[in-house]
Amino acid sequence: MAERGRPKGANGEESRALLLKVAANEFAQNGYHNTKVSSIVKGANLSQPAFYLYFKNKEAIFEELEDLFHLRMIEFTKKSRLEPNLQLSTLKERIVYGLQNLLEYLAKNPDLTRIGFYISTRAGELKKQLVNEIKENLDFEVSLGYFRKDVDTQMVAESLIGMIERLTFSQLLSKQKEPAQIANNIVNLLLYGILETQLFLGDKNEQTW
Amino acid sequence: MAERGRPKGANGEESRALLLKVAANEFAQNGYHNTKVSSIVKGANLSQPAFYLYFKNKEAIFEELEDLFHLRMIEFTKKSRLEPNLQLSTLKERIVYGLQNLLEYLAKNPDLTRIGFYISTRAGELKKQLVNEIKENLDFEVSLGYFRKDVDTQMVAESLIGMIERLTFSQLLSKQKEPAQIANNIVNLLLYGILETQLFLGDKNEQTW
Amino acid sequence: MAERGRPKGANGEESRALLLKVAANEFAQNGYHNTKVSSIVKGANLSQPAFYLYFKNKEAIFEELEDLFHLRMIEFTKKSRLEPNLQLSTLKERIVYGLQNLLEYLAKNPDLTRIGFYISTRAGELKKQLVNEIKENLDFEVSLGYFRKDVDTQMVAESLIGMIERLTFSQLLSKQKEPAQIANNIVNLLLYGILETQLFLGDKNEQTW
Amino acid sequence: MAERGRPKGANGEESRALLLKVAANEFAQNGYHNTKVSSIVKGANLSQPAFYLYFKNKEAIFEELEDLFHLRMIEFTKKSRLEPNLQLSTLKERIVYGLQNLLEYLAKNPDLTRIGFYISTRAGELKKQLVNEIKENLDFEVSLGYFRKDVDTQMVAESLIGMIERLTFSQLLSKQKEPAQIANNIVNLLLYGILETQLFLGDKNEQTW
DNA sequence: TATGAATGAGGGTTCATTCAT
DNA sequence: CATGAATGAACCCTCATTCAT
Repeated sequence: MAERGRPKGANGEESRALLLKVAANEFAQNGYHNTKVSSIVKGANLSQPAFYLYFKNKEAIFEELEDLFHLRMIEFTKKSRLEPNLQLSTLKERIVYGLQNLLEYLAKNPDLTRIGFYISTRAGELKKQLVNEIKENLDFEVSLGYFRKDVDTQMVAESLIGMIERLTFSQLLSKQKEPAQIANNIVNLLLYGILETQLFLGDKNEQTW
Repeated sequence: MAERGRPKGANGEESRALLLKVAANEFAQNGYHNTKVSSIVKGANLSQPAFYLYFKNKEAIFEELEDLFHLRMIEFTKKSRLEPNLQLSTLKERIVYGLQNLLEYLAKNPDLTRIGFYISTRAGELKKQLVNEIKENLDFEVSLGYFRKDVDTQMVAESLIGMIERLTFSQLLSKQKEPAQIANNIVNLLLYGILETQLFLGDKNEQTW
Repeated sequence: MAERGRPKGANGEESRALLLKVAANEFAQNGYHNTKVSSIVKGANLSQPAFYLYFKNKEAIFEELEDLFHLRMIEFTKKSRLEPNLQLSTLKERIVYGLQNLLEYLAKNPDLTRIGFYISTRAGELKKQLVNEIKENLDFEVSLGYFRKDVDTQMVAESLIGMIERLTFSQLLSKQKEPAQIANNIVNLLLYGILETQLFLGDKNEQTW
Repeated sequence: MAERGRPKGANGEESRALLLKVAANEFAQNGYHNTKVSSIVKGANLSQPAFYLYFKNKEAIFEELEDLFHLRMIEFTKKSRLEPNLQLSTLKERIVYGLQNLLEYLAKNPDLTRIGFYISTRAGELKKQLVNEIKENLDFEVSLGYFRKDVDTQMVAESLIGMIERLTFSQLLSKQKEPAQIANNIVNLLLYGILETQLFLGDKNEQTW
């Protein structure tokens, strides 16, 4: 075992990882400015100078957490692009699947999620990137005939991110709903809308996006 | 003009209002902690003690801004409940109208918006209230036969707030789109979804929310 | 009447007197540093600049109160010197009388008393003066044969002041005892001591001051 | 010496003790409000933040000094209760002894004394406690037959504290008299009073406390 | 790898006092 | 006689960061 006979934290990697974990929690709970280096090290049972052994400064540890989340999010988004020749039934399934995967990651990493989506100053930048990625996916998918050609894919992408963000905090992180449920709800809403079908059928020709 | 030749603070109300305005801008730009009382008063051409003539402390001025936004948002939400006996055409128009009004307020008050939606620690609380209000509206509107009975109104309300929030920052405040456009887009997405109609018609019976 | 039809405080003397009264109370209650000019004027229903119409600054109003007390104390002390050819019975009565007068003044002016005895930085100086005055009285009175020649009049004077000061706060201002009672007690103690007479009689020759 | 060549604060306990010492001096000299944390740390050759390493705030260091004095005073008072079966000669000796001990402590700790007796807002409270303690002692001692049964022990206790307080400042701390002298004087005054014996003998039956 | 001790820099707040009317 | 509005000057305190060991 790593800690056999060693003074506490004698393994640098462990101390570093611990600091990251504690920091993530503190940042997520209290925000950047209300998280003090002193409280991070206290949570990790280390002294303040030890902190600077592993991180250049407070900003650096925060950025490391930001980046971690950032990269994962981009990955998930890239993997969500739909393949050609899907049936409608599998289509929806496929979309839900990608979204559910993402939400499961978020649910498993609530601190990172809060940091990356809410607290980071670069949250806006991240969301913009995700939106771009999704928009490109959508454009491609529209060209595959999955979605209407008259939708503004940019707007849809933004909307999707907005929904994910909101539902993540209100339903997912608060454990009110499961990833699967949320994914399903989002997809249904996005695909079909909420209009009463009767009305819809009578009106369908009039809409212009 | 009233203040021509007047010593800079001869009218207390003006000084107060100016401080509020400058503070809103600073908070919106730099967040709560990076906004210093010293920079607020500098922006208002006043000395630091003058600040404390009008506000108990830094927190108080921030809360005043929060509350301002808070109240307006609740108002807008309450006014958006749909009346009975609307035609489909007017129905959509009516929804867009309410949303557009809201977005126009946000566009005219970008600082307040950024504070109330992003920066305030109470942003989460506000959004929760808005969601509740909207959910109740939706429940009522579903009972009027406007929307499908099988939608989870809570989720729709959350989604709507998420979309508004996101589009406000990425499209509205950055002046990439007009309130009217954004309102239209949101409503279309929400009412009809994005699914290619062909597919939809063939599939409509299978969906389960 | 002074205030008939006049705007509040239109009479400068009244405003001044009111400020003094309020200030005395605040200083007595809270000390010098915890008494703010702002709270004095608030108590007198005046504005801050008005304060400076009547007093050079915060120190000045405090000194005025100090001086008032100072002068009265000196007066009382001077008047307490005993006349020659008193009988023992009248002697004690006479001493009690002077002391009681003083205590009655203190009881009637609790704020001033607290300020002059406790709060004033010049309290030490005042007490020293009182002690000197009393010591001279005692020297004279010893020469009249009223008191033992072997007493250290300086020490007795100091002791007397200490007793007065202490009993004033603990018994007089807290209204636990009347001036007359306190005066009597002090005088008895000072004149006769507390030793059990039996012991005293057997021992009287041994004492050396 | 332990600190030769050592960086100035290598030993935290030393820094803390130094701060306490300097603070005691400053508080005693200038009072609470006129003592700035900045001047305390300057006197200890430390930076301001170092102060907060050892004390929660300015109030805390002051309270620590208050408490120190408080406890010692209570101790001395408790130890001064007279044992049964003392001869008159030893009785007086014994009283003087207790008092002298106390005064010697005060003389050796002039700063603490000034703080605890004069400057502390809790000085009144402390004196009240001391008085109570002494009164109980006196009641007991009266029951042992040492003192007259007709004395008001409360008043005597108050008087004793007043005398001690006064003589401490005017004679002891200013080094005009030694603890022994002062103790003797107080005890003589308290036991025998100052009345000329001739008069006293002729009058003794008339007095009523 | 680790820390006890210390600090530079800066921020929020208060208060006595004054200006202009 | 009176004040609404404003400020200079300080002071307490916090925090990220570093030195010396």
